[in-house]
Amino acid sequence: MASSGGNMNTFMNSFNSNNYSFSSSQFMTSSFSDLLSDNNNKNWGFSDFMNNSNKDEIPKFKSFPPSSLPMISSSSPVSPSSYLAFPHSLSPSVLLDSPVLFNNSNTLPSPTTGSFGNMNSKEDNSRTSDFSFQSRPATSSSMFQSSAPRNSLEDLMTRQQQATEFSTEKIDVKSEVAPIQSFSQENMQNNPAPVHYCQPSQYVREQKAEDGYNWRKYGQKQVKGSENPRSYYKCTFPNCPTKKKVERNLDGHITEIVYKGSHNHPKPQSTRRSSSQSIQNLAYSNLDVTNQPNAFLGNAQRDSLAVADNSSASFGDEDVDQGSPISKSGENDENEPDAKRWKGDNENEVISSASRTVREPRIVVQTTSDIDILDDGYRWRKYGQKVVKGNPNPRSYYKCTFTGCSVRKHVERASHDLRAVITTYEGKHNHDVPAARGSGSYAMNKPPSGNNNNMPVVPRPSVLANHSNQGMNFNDTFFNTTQNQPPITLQMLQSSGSTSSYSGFGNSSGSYMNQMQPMNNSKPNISKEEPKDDLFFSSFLN
DNA sequence: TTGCTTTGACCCTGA
DNA sequence: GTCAGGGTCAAAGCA
Repeated sequence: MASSGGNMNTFMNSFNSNNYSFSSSQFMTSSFSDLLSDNNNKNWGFSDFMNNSNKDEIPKFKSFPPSSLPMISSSSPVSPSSYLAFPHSLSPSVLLDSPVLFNNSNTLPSPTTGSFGNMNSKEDNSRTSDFSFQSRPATSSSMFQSSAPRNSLEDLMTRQQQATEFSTEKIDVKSEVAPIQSFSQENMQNNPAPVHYCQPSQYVREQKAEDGYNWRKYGQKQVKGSENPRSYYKCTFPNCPTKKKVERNLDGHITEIVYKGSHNHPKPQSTRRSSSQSIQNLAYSNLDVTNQPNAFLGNAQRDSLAVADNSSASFGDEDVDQGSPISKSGENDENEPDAKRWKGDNENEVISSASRTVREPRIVVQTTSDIDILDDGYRWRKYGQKVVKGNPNPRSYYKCTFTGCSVRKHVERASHDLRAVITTYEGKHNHDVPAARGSGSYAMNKPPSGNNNNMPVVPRPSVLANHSNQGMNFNDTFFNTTQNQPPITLQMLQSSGSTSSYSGFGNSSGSYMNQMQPMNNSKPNISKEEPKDDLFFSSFLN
């Protein structure tokens, strides 16, 4: 991803240099274009967030539907997994270039079309342009390939303005990152349908060409509840499990793109490789950032960042490792019926859009399966979900996928504070942490002494107020609850007084890190007492 | 000939 | 067990 010119340090420094401080809530609850356009609010900080949180006014992110949970309604409380977190194999720098991370992806090319977002000068569009892309393949790449590093807001703004000039179509990215999706929905409601200048077939080919991958259409269906036909595409690369489904309106205008799985191969060589590929590589790959601590993932949030979920390979040539455990996981996934995988736990793809005459296209990157290789290094399979009494937020139930291992965990959002994610483990792993793909990154999760069988018994209700759920909260992604590492509780956060012990971003994020403290301190000390509900658990089994 | 799209039938899953 | 719906297959056609 370095080719895209962005890295965390650079990016964060640029913000610091402009006296910007990150509010994680703002970062995700407002599109990046919001941030950029809001010149009157340059002092973004947690104070803002906290002020907002203390008000009756519900922050935007609260309306974000769960990412990996069925989207009940747009007003449904966020699921713990709906928040953006970094996959263990995804670096912040990667995310900074990611259309998934950047709400305002206007400056970024579409992972599908490689085109750029519309930095529409209109306020509405600017507010709703997160993860939208413009279909302007011919010019997008050159824009994105600007040699100038994207290390300043001015630069970003400039690029957005440039993007506006080339905007012809807007494509919202629907991803498992719930906030994104929610924004997209909001966008579609607020924005008129983009004009589509291409004939359908032309557009398809163009799109295929622009995302760099080769797709073969293998089906088309008229789905119920929508007048728009849905087309199914497979990546033509041998054994590549990646699929996508594209929904178009009667005019041939793409209204929704749903990606499923990740490419297990580098992008096919192209003579006009555009920089957009760097974005797409992010969107479809597990970029090898194995040096990142595993705790980099937010708890139960990795599944919200579907782009890296079951990717079986990263796109750096040296990163392709299909023989890795994760890759095999993906292979196993392939053995599952496609329909099942396609559905997975991403029923949030069912968006209330059928009533719209014209929808803005959405791009949904989905996991290959509901097997989670997420926050704590173990692989989890979601086996149930339930709204438990006393908490309107659905609780995601996960079971360790290791044969014979009965460890379960569930994740839910605190009823009193949607920003707080409660993860509760039950049981003890009878196996080691699965090795990370090709790098042993999971080893970082392992206790120094090795086998976690030597670890204390796991039932370890852990509490995590994970603000990263609201967005790009780099710090919180470190504050992950794992079973191999003592869970980072709010108490710990509060008592730490410093984030130095989780220093991953401490240096680079500057003021942002400092701003963390008020938030942490403000968080209630959530304790989760997990009732032994064996009957309920068993109800999910078999 | 090759690669892709089209399209009806079939399969799978969940209600 | 039945049915509905979504997803996939595969033959046919097209460029």
